[in-house]
Amino acid sequence: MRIATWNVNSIKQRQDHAVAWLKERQPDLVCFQEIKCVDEAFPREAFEALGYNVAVHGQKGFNGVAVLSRMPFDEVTTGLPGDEADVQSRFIEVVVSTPKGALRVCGIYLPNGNPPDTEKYPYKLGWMARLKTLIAMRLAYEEPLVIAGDYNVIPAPEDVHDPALWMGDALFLPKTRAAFREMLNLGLTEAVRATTDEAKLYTFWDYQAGAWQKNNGIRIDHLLLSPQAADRLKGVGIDKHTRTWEKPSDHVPVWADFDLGSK
DNA sequence: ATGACTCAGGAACTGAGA
Repeated sequence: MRIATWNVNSIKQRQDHAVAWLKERQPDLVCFQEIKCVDEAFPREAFEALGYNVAVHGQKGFNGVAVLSRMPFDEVTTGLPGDEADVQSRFIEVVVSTPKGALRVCGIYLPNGNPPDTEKYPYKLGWMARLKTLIAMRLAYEEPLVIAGDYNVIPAPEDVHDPALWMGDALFLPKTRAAFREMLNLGLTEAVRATTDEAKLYTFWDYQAGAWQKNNGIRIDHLLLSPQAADRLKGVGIDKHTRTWEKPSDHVPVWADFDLGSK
């Protein structure tokens, strides 16, 4: 069972890349972020033609998340609970059936939070607190659970090319990293760090200033696993090569394999 | 170096991204 996440930075701009990557990597389930379109505009047919079921939670202009799954959806819910006034489309949760039972996946696009001296940063921290509350509830189910997406969190200094340069950034501030640790401390395992201590593993390179050419990247796209998922983790990958494609997303896919039947 | 790039919206630019 292969589960992936990719911030595509507009699904309309990246449809061909998405199709090419799906054919190549063959994930069973993938979470997309920043689809940047309303539900009706999502090119679902292109993915249904590849055998995927499609669940979309979009909005006009920016944000937006979606899940593609080879398994039919037993449940789909959208929107992160805890703030009725939050209209940004950043959360989708699905349940599918595997040969070894139910699998729950949350696809998230966590707020950026910059600049930190504006209302954007408290929104980010509030969103993280709400996510923590949701995760705590879901962990009580004691089932395989994967929370995958663009966290906009650099967990540690080895996950950024120049930590000093990012010290005051909303992605790397102590409060941001503390809130991320709080989620891990509920009992979650971060898939990449469960399998390697290697530094300079990045998932995002800015379009500007030759960041890709200089390998000035950051690692902000993560898969967090419940104990029941972590105990079945078989491997992890970062598809860095997609960043070399023409007109790429600034993020690359991250995926993890689980012993949940099939693949 | 206050830059650099790419997207959506909507018709010249701004806001957002990270």
